[in-house]
Amino acid sequence: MEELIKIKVGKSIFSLPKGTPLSELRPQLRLEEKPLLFRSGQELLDLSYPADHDRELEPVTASDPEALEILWHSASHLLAQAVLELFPGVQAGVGPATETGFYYDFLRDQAFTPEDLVAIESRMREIAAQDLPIRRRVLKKEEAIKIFEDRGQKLKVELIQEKGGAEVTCYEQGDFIDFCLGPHLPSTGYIKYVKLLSVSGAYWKGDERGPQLQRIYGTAFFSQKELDDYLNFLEEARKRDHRRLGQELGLFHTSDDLGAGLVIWQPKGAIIRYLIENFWKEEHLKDGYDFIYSPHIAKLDLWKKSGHTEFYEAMYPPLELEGCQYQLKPMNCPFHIIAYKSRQRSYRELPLRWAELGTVYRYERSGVLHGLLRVRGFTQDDAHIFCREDQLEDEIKGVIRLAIRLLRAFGFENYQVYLATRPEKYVGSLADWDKAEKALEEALKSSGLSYQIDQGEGVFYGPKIDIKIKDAIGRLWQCTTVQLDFNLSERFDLTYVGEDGNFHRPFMVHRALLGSLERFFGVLIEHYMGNFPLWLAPVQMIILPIADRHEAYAREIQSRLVAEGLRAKIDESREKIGKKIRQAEMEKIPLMAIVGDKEMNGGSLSLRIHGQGDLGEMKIDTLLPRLKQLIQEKSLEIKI
RNA sequence: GCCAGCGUAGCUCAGCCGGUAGAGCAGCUGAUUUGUAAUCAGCGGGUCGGGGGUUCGAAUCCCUUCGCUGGCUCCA
Repeated sequence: MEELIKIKVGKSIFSLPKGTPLSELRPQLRLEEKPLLFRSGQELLDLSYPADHDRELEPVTASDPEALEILWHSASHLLAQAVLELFPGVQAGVGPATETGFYYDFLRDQAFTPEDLVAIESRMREIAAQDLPIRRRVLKKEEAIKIFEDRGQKLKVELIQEKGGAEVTCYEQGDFIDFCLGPHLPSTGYIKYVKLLSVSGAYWKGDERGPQLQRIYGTAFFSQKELDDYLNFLEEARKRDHRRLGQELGLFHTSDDLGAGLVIWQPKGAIIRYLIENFWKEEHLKDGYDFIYSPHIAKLDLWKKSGHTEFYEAMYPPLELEGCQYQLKPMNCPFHIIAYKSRQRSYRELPLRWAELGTVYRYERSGVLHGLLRVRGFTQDDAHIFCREDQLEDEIKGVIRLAIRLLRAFGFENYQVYLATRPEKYVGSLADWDKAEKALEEALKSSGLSYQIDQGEGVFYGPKIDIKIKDAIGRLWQCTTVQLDFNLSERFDLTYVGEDGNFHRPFMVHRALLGSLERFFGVLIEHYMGNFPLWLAPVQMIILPIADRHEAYAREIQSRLVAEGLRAKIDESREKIGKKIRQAEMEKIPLMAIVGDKEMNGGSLSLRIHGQGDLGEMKIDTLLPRLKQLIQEKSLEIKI
């Protein structure tokens, strides 16, 4: 007598003989959309999962958000199947779902070409059309190893030996089998709308000393429309790539003549930077910071003392002057420490909050450079806080509040927040780490931000909070970072005299809120798509005279605006108004003032707003106060 | 740094298998004096990223170097 398992789905209860796949439930379910998987508590079970014990199941269909991730995972298997069929002798590595699709790693002597990708993609569609069932199989470890050995899949054998228990799960579709925990879709027929996007290098197990594999990236959706929408999104994102907009709008420039990772801020970018820096300074003054300026080089010995020569890889080689070695600075901290140590400190003067827009130079590996987001010379919006233990939590809270205030002012509302805690190798006392981690976490809690904890991912010298914001295609870039530093405070023997007359070690907090001006500007350009809000726009208003007899009047308006602190220009080209408007629109200038006979006689202008169109004629006297108000408030939109 | 791809006028790009560089936009000059996203005509501009090689001949093939792109690894 076989054992019957009770499965509850919704209000109905079904019975299945033990060991029968859950797919047997499918015909009995009276649902509009047949489930692709079942959810059992936190776990997702695929249809080939056997009925093992009584459970309550919830159907998961293509419209559930989790389904997409499973689709991508199954698509990666489909990719591997197609590659192994088309290129015998290739070894498969690993192939997970990512945030936006999937990839699979392969070991192959020759490189995959774009033509190969086309061939692989069409083979994938063929296999999808066959609608092969995807079956879950539980095998003895030795049995599984034998299967992959017979197929020459040495990487898989290695994985099974490392990760597999006595029994391992594999998934099989047609002749293809993969070592995998699953879950997967019921059959390959669901993976019709698939697109391979790129191929790149990746290290086996992420170890750069290990063999280099080729990683094929792709994405897939449950419908052609969703796939098309995603590909369109990628296309749109390319249009607002900060490197492209930076070039088109004349914001910044890079050149072979300078060297990799070195950036020139052109006038239109420089005015934006000036405005950001001023805003940043004002906000820091409000929060009780003092400013510091420090040089770009210092004696190599300083960096030996700080430990950077030993631990920090990205330093430029030192330069020798009059028999003494100097080092271009990769960080600002030692300078602030020198300033701290310039005299004896009392508990009464703590906390000290010292901020500096400090330009640093890091010899980043050539392959990691990326537009403004990863460069070799950049300016951190740095600050160091030296405080007593009893001040630590409030100081961290203050930093988080300031960070959020700044990010919000630029319209960033969505970010990923991480708290990285003590790693295995660390310096400083356990008690200090505990205090510091608690202070960081309390500050996060009181800020109301949702965050995740990266256990053991802190730097050796202290725990930290990182805030990451997204670029145009959703890649995350770390901007805000708040780090405790137990290393430098020890190495430089930082002290203050306490109320008790004894020496005490202050806590040292290292923080950058925008991260670096370069990276922040890069993300900001993409965030605004080049349409800077009025307060930041390099040119706030362009005056467009209809004919040259209107130019004198245009200059009159311009001087009034300039006198009131606005950035206004006149288009004096001999072009028709349509061309001038087109030009101004393409330059993404927020305000356009059209002036002709009508306006000249009425002492007015006709206002056109970028992205909004023609607003009609209005008096300068009524417009000007409103514009000043919008700028004053740093408004992200222009509502007249 | 590693794997792959790319580098042609200020910008975007064409130039097949080697035969001696082209378009659009931008720029300049002239005409046009214009009402909400491109007026017309003419002109100038490139040691084809740099260096080396193969060849009668190289933008094109090979090597090398610099830079860029997509990732990996690392990071603000």
